[in-house]
Amino acid sequence: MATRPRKTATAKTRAPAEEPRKGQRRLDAVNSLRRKILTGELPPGERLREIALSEQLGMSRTPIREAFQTLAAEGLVDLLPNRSVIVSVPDKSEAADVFTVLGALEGLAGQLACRRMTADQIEILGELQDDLALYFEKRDRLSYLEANRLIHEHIIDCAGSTSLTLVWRLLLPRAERARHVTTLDHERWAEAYEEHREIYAAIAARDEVLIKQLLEAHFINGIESMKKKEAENRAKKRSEIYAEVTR
Amino acid sequence: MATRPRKTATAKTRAPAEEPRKGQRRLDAVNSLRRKILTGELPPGERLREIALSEQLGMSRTPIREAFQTLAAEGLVDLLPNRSVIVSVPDKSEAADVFTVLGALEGLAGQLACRRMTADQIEILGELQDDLALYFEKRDRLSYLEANRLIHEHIIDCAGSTSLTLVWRLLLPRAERARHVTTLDHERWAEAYEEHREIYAAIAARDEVLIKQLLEAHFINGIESMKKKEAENRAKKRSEIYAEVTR
DNA sequence: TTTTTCAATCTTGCATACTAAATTTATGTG
DNA sequence: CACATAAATTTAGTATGCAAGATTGAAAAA
Repeated sequence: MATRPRKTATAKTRAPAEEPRKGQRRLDAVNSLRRKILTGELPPGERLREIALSEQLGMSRTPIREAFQTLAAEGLVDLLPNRSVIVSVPDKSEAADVFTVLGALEGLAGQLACRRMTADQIEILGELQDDLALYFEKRDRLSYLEANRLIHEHIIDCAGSTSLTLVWRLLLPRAERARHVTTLDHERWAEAYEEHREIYAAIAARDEVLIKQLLEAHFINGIESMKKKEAENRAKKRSEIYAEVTR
Repeated sequence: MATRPRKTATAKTRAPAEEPRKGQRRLDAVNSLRRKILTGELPPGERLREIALSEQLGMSRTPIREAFQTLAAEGLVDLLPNRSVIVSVPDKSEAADVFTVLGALEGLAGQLACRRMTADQIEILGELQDDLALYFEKRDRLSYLEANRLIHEHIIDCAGSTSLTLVWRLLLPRAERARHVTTLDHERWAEAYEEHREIYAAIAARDEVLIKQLLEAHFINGIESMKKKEAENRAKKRSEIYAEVTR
């Protein structure tokens, strides 16, 4: 909600949760459970028993139950009355689904950002874009993805819309879970990087029509790439089964 | 004090129908608090003291604290560590803000619905549209608004996107709070009704380009009308002050 | 054997108890 | 009187206790 008045670049987006708070076990529970769900350590359909979790996380059931409410709002777990909370089962098309919505949201964000972002914010975006370039050159995939996330977060930030930020943040965990399935191949990586260069250029020029097109296309292209990859995997699996049978 | 009361002894004496609701006090708390916030009974900035609320709602602090997590996800309250939960203060531009985001979401929803909705779903939309027409003719504003909400909900439904449904539902309470400020004048009402006729025609024809334009415009027009109204109110207030001074 | 019943057990939902942090009030100091 | 400081009070955060609903599994019936 607070639009940052100073150029606190990337640090601010990561800093607040870093130190080990003694209080706020509820937040520990939220973060811990969310991570476990996103990494698949807690697989879809898993029953989350409060007592077991409380022993595992070293706290009582109370903060865990409160964490469940947050995770339920994010759509990561389902709450059934008098029954154990379960990790929600992502639809098989969830990845495409969540990226489609994110595309629409970021398209709007880009549009708003073009109208509202300050010179400082454009400068920060430039720095983030430089980071992205660096990591792409070095083929540092993990750092690249982190820089990528920061850029998208920054654009949302620059849009200066409370509601947009609210729903974007809510959707992010689902996107992370969806992304977990996807493996970026180099072809798509290069393509996406090129798209990011165009996105930066458009936003720096405050071309709100172009930025919307570019951002929406950025996500659609990602989805298409995922689908292609998926089709390839299915084909590969089929041929493996065939090889097995005819061996 | 008996620690082990018999189960069956007094059970018959209570009529099952008159019991308000035994389980799920948490949901009662969520609904009750949300309604109070939306109606302004709990004004923005109000401190929500757990003990006071628990007495007021006839339950302990536990379900209320759990409800806070849900309301926080909806952006209706802010959680500050070791400090009272407060009703979030809507930005003065929150109404425009939330409708802007809803416009983008429903634009996408319309697009997806054009591709995916079944003949049955189109038929239902037609019935809802008929209701809307009826209430418009009768100038029944409250029923009209309800029918209006059902139509938008149905379109979201027809899009068949889990993520879209998730974020749309999350945003609804904020939209309701924003709408609380707005008073639909007759000019805008007629205009909006006409837009709904076009929206229905476009979706029935599965024209996904048109439907997106119409839905986005529908929200933008609503925002413009709100802004105009607001400007008028400000002008009126100014002239009242002037009248006061010169009296 | 398979199916049904029912009681023992487990798990959730809520209330209450306790601890620690924040706020308020009282007190001291210049 | 203004201001700082400490004690008292209030309030949030967490743990624990208990009853009601769900689950399980063994015995009884088919």
